[in-house]
Amino acid sequence: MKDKIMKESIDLFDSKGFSKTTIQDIVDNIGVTKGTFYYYFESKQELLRDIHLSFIENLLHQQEEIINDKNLNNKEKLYKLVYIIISEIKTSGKSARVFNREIRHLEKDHIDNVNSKRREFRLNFQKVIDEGIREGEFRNDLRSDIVTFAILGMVNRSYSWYNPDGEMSEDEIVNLYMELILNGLTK
Amino acid sequence: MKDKIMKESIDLFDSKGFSKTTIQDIVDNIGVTKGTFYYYFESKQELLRDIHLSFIENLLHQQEEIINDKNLNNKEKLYKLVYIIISEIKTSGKSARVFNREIRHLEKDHIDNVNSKRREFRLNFQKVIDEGIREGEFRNDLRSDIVTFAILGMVNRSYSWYNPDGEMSEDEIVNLYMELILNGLTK
Amino acid sequence: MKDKIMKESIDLFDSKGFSKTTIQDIVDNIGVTKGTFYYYFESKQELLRDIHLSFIENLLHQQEEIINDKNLNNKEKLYKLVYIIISEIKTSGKSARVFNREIRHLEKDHIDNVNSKRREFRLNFQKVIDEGIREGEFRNDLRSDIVTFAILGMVNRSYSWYNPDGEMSEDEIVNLYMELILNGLTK
Amino acid sequence: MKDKIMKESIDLFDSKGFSKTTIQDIVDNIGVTKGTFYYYFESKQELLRDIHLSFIENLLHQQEEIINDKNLNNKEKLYKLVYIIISEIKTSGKSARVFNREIRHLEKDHIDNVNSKRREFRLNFQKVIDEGIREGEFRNDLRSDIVTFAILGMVNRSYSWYNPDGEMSEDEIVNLYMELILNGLTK
DNA sequence: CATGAATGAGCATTCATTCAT
DNA sequence: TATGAATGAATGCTCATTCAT
Repeated sequence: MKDKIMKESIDLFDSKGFSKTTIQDIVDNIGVTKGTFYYYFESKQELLRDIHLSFIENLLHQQEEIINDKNLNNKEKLYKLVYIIISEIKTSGKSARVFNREIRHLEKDHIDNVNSKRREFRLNFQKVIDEGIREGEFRNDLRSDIVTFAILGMVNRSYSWYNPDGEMSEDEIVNLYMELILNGLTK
Repeated sequence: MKDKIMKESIDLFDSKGFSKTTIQDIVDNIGVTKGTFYYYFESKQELLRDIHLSFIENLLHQQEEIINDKNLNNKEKLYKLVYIIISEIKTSGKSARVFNREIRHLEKDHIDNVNSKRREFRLNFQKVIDEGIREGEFRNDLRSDIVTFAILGMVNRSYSWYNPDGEMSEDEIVNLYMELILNGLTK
Repeated sequence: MKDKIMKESIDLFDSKGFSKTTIQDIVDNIGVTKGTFYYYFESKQELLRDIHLSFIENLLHQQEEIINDKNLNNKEKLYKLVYIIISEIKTSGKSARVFNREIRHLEKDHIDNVNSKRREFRLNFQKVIDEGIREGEFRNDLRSDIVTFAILGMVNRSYSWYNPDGEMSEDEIVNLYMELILNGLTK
Repeated sequence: MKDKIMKESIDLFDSKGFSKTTIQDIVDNIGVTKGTFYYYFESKQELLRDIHLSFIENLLHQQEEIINDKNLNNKEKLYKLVYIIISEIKTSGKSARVFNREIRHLEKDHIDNVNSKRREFRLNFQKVIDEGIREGEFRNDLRSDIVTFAILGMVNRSYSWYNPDGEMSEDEIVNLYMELILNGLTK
């Protein structure tokens, strides 16, 4: 039931937004009553936090595997890090959109854990950049923190326009991003 | 008074978010009453739309000047297009954040004009990329529409972390972005 | 201007009802501003009272002429009394509807005069019935007060269905009413 | 609780009128909170519609029994049809007043069903008149639709002056009405 | 005469949350 | 586990009215 509620909530948060979605909406779509919701969640905030945590924790697990893979150089790691974001958008577009859009509606008491994991996700990214600079794979004249913000901004934002059922496959998207990131636009 | 209300609203939408900001909050901070608000705006939605329109129209005007400047090649134009976004974040960070975050709270009846102008803004960007490809300034093996989404995602997102009072100037940011966009990360 | 306001108000009260009609509606339709309204009327209540007074006073004047006409017997007077009501509905249907419908929205401070004139109107009617009974024109086994209520209920209510542009003329309506009132339905 | 709310609302709509009665008034008089009201009714409009429906449906049921009674001729039916209106005013005067006065406050989305039933009520009335004409009980030189409007106007309007605790019983009222309707005022 | 800005009290409605059963 | 009735605080919005100009 808890999963059912989360799944339905993601659907509704995606289509109507967090603040326009009522607990009533959620339970109506499942066919239960509000009491049931409050048996599984203490509050709407807790639900939103759980959705965020579940999403970011999944990403972190995938990240870890890549980062710890000794067979990959940093360019390859970077490729794979980008890949998991796009892949997640493809397979769980709704979750990805909720994750990216509704973060602001998480309030004080429920945001700490989420924020620290988002931060961790970003720093993992940056670590690969730093490592690549040290290894001579990447140029060393650009601040890695800003580069990380730049790449994440670019890639994450795909949730807003990328249509998995459209003409571009996830591979094509990732390849284009990597070309741009690694070699730039100049002819 | 209308301007005063808009200014105060932007402040509050930035700090508390659109849905958590009440009309009462807004007028209390100005020292007038709710009636006054509704004398100048028909609804909270209209206010949000006006904020969006005012922001995007300003950007469009700046874009036009750059695009029509015959003395600039496309690399230079691209540079300047990126610059106005960062510059706007620096001088009107609150507006920029509201513009980027609260778009989802604009509902059916008030979104049309805003959406078409946002689209126009993006297509102007793409036009420069296309032109640069045609002129041989940019490589021709990357889809310009996706490249545009990529660059805009990267640059726009700066609102979320760029602190104008911090150690990096807007020039430095833009230069870093342009290096990455034009030449890439590879050593 | 005062007349213009009253005329427009009657239109709006007729179509939207008193409580749903705002002062703004009224002045918008005339092309002036609210200040103008309050220059001519102290309040919405006063406006409503003036509309009522003007309507009932007009009826009372017509009544008087008939009642004082020494050439008419009481059947003829009754006929004419009914006639003026229908005639008023025909020529000033909107006023008649407002007069009959919105009386309840007249509050304490503005109702006295109106009520006493409505009462006078009814009692004038009853006087003719009484006189007719005394003169032997009408049967004497029916209470004249209730008969008056009955006739007035029947005739006044015409405002709700009588369409002056329809197939029945006012004469035909009045004749039918008088037949019913005087001779009844029995074959 | 729903019944309690309806009952209290009828009281208040009768004494203060629909538009002057607030939801707060209603719930205060019952000793619950506004939330409770909206648990049972979607809107003030829905409440008003339910009040109307409940009143008219009750009348329709009573009508049906009379109309289908094969032991009654049309004069007798007419008598009984008038009787139920007066009887309803006597036992449920408040409902009757609300029903007759506040119909105009029912708006578009909530009026359809009510209007069609009011119409049905009137047409049932007319059917008896028509039948009586065909059977030779009533004269055939008066339009039955107008006669119906006339009788209903006369009888319904009793809500505005008939005091059930006064000197006249409902039988006396109905008898007077029937005398007038059937035999007229002429001596 | 007329305007337009401002008021303030009020109102219907919403909705997350509680809790006895 | 789940329900359904009830809460209460909040919220966007309305509108008759005032008043300085």
